Amino acid sequence: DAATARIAKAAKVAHGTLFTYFPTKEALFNALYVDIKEEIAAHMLDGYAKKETPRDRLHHLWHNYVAWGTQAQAKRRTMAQLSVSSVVTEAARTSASDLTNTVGQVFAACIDPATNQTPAFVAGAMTALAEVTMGFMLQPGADPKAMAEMGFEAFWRSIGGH
Amino acid sequence: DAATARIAKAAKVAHGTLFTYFPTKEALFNALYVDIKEEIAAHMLDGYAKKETPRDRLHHLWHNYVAWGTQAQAKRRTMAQLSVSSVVTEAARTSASDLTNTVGQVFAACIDPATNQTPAFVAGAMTALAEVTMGFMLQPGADPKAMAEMGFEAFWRSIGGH
Amino acid sequence: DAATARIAKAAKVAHGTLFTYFPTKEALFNALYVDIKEEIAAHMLDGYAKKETPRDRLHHLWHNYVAWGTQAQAKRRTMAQLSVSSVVTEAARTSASDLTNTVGQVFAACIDPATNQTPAFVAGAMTALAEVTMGFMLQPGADPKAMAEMGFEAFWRSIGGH
Amino acid sequence: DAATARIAKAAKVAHGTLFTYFPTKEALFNALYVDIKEEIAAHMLDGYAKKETPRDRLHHLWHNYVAWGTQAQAKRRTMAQLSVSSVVTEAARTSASDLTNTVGQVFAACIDPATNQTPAFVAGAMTALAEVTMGFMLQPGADPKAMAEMGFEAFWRSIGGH
DNA sequence: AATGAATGAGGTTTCATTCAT
DNA sequence: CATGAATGAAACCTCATTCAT
Repeated sequence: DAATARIAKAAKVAHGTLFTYFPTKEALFNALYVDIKEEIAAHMLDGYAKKETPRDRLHHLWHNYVAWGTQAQAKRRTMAQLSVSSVVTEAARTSASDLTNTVGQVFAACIDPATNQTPAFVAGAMTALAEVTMGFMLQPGADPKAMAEMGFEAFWRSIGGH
Repeated sequence: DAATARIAKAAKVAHGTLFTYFPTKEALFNALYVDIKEEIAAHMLDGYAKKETPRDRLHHLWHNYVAWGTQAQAKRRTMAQLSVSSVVTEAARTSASDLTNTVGQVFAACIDPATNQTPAFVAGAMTALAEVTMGFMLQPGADPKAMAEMGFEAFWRSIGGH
Repeated sequence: DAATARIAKAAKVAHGTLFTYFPTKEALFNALYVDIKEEIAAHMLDGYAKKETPRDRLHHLWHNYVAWGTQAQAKRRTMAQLSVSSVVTEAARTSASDLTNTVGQVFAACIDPATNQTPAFVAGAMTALAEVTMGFMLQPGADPKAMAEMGFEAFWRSIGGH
Repeated sequence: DAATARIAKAAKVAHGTLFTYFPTKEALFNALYVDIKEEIAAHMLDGYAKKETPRDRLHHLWHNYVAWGTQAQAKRRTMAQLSVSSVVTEAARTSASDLTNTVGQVFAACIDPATNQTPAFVAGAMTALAEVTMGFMLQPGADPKAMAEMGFEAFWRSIGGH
């Protein structure tokens, strides 16, 4: 349900204008993917202070992430679909910026060597577990705060934290 | 990239024949979703024996799952896209069969009460972590067996196992 | 909205069975056209007695016709569509039976020579005016009996009756 | 026999262009219905002068109508089919313009109170009788002028004229 | 004779993209 | 650079007809 005509309307520009900024729809989607990725990284780092313990640091990232995801549901859904879509290129997927690099460094610094996990795996695990957690946070009758905390504990344990 | 015409061709039936079995493309996708879900449950339970320890049981399910997923990559990809698609109805998502129920019971029986996790969360966490794990298993140069094992350990810890 | 599959279902026969009775859909429609034409003629003549005056005779035909048409609305609608359709052949349109011939003879016998009208024209005029009349008879709030009578008077005058 | 592809071809526009002007085929048919209705009203009123007697006025409308109908046979046929079609909405059927209103006023002004006929009935009767008349006018060997005149006399009598 | 699954041509509609303004 | 009408390929779906049973 993402015809370029509707995208243009939502963006309040003329249909044709889209194509002066993005040569094709695929290019637009790739740009959108990178954009949301940045937005997520920015949100995760918001209010971040280095001095905290590893657990506190990841706790910070986790909560900022699920806070963003449960509020910006449309974007979260878009990201979920783009992530499994074939239109997003490898280049977009591996694109890095200062923000995403910083997030990666936090993961790298918090790894428990005993688990043999890589920063990339930790990042993937966090995104995946957060996604599952958000699904349950948003269910009617759920206690979002408790769910978020429970999800974090699962993530924290999964990467070897005690 | 799933035009009904191409689906029909791949299924070696005439285009119109598709619509004698499924009233709409959406119905076909829902049926496919339920079908793959069944297939996954069947693969997970293959060779399963009750007497094992909880860890052994989940280990069995996990390894059967990633074995299926790394071999049936097209189906795995299809499932990933269907899972985030809006065409799959709530009814299809919550559809249950003997096989899927059995899998759910295994999860329920292996839960650590201290984590407050539900069987549904455990199932979701396993699928999510397995998905991430499979991504790394399939990367060129990776050691799939070691990755699978590492992923399982992460999952096992995430649900409170020691 | 008349797919052969739906026609067969309504007739409570298998879809394919239709084509053992009618070689094509067009043939079926032509047969239906002739059939309804017969049915109309039969209804018009029902209770008909020769001895009446010309006006009484036409009055009889008219009222029997609008009685049929206002009750069998689906058939009336079907006939209206078939009449302007290109699938009904000239042969079907000019097909004659004992019943339709008898109706034609009544018209012929009631013609006012001063008007130069032919029996065919009188028949057409009656059908046309009756159709208009039935439309008004069926409008909510209408007095069907009075409308039918008013319509007959119009028809009777149109063919030169006093 | 009115596929949108053929309509577009006849209109010398691309197939898709049709749908920038009309959201659906039904909308196109409704617009066409209203358009032809207008055209008929315009033709009927062409050369119309108020001062004439009621009979002269109706004579004018009648002859202009059958003149249009016997020349624009395709449109006439289209109108006949649209009139009995279920795709034409009530809104389109009851749509009114200055032209159609004017025609209605002429009918209203020519009504014989003794007949209890309404302007709508008179309009319907005229259209119906004119349709029948045109059928005979166009038959091979017919004298169109005489038929048109004979038809008008029938109509004129039907509404109570002497 | 009756059946209904299978067929594929053809129907309507959507949509990414172009281009004259 | 911005616009939006025009385009036609391609999408989904319908349906009259066939034919093996």
